[in-house]
Amino acid sequence: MDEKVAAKPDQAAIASPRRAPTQQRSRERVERMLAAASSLIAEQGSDAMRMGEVAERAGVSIGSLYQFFPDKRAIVWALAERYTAESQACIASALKDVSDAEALKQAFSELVDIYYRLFLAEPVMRDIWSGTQADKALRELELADSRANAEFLVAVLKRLRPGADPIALETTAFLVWQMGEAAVRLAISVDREEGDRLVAAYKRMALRELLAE
Amino acid sequence: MDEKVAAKPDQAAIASPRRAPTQQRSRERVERMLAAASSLIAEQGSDAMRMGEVAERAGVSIGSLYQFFPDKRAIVWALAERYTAESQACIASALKDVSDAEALKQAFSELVDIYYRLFLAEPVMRDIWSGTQADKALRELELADSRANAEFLVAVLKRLRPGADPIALETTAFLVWQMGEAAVRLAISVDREEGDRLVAAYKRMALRELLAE
DNA sequence: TTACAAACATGATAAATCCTCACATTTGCA
DNA sequence: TGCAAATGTGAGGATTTATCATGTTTGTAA
Repeated sequence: MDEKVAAKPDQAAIASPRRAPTQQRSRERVERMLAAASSLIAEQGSDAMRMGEVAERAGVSIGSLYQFFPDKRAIVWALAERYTAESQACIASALKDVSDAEALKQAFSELVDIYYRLFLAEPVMRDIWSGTQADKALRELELADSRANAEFLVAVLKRLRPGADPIALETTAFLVWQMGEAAVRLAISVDREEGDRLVAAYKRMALRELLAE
Repeated sequence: MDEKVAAKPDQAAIASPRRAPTQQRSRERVERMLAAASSLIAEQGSDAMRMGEVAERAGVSIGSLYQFFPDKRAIVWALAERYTAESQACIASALKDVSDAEALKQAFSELVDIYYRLFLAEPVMRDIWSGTQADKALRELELADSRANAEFLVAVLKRLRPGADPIALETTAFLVWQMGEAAVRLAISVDREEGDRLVAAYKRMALRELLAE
């Protein structure tokens, strides 16, 4: 009854907990592990994070860490998943009632600002999504997240432009969303002033596209 | 006359050869090392590339590898630098004589296609620029490259829109360029059909912005 | 030609990490 | 109360990067 990594040791794709904590005690310990990892990532980056340090800071043994996480990346992945869940909820509610161009401008602009500020303030998010491209599991999580977010945008666009080709809307929304992530990542990697300009330029560009036709 | 890694052992940023090969023999060996690394990256990705394998495939000892490259990332960096040098030359010549909107449309579209095809065909490029965000030296190289490419675009825009604010043009060009890299990276990570749609959508979006006002 | 310094080459091995595993302890429940 | 399942532990196996003392080759000046 041992759910090993199964058939293909393909690496990279699967990153779910090796074993779900069922007892109260262990659930708390897993929380401590994630908190420890989070603080270490904030301080040094996930690459420099050492499993030994995570265990020590969480007050557990190395073995316990591996009881619940199959490997190091799984810890980062677990943190990433929480962020995506939170942000999806936020985005969904922000776009829920948008039904005209002006409201879209408003809501979109606010969402971008929130995202930008979040990245400026949260070293953990910054670090996690940096590694996105290199780690297959993370890349897939981000793509799935981006598609989900794009769907919210598609719903709005369908209301604003009922006649438009659904596939085109889908493509536009997905692209705009990914561009936004790229724009914010770029913005935080240059100085603040230029970053602000880049984010503003992105907003204009994206809205022009979203409201086009 | 020995350009060591110098002053700050800050890590990450500097990745120049530990020692420049001066003799013919060693220059050839360094080429073999880079070729070996390149083929290994194509096969397995730079993360899975092992220094021992590089040495073996290049027909040199581990020690020789470290004679010319301070660490593993320096090898990847060296390959990346070659690509940027090549592509910059290509871009410069493509944009050199553009002086009206129609020509810009043409040249820009072609450049994006070239870039897209290159990424589809070259696993090494794909892999190298994937790690971009995680590796400080690579990120800086890419930013510098992107700025340089944006400059070519700025030169064109200044011709097309002489009255425009230079800083705004700079921002637009830089953003458009980075969006392009993001768009292509996104396009190659989904199926071909959707990728084509995304690249086409990016072109429209970028050109709309470049020719706006 | 010879001698010598600088460039180059080598690979055993130090050092750093990730992760496993055999065994100990705690918990929930029949 | 007793037992199976869940949980906890940390020494050590395995892998990999990078170093360094030592040996070899090359260019060159006398």
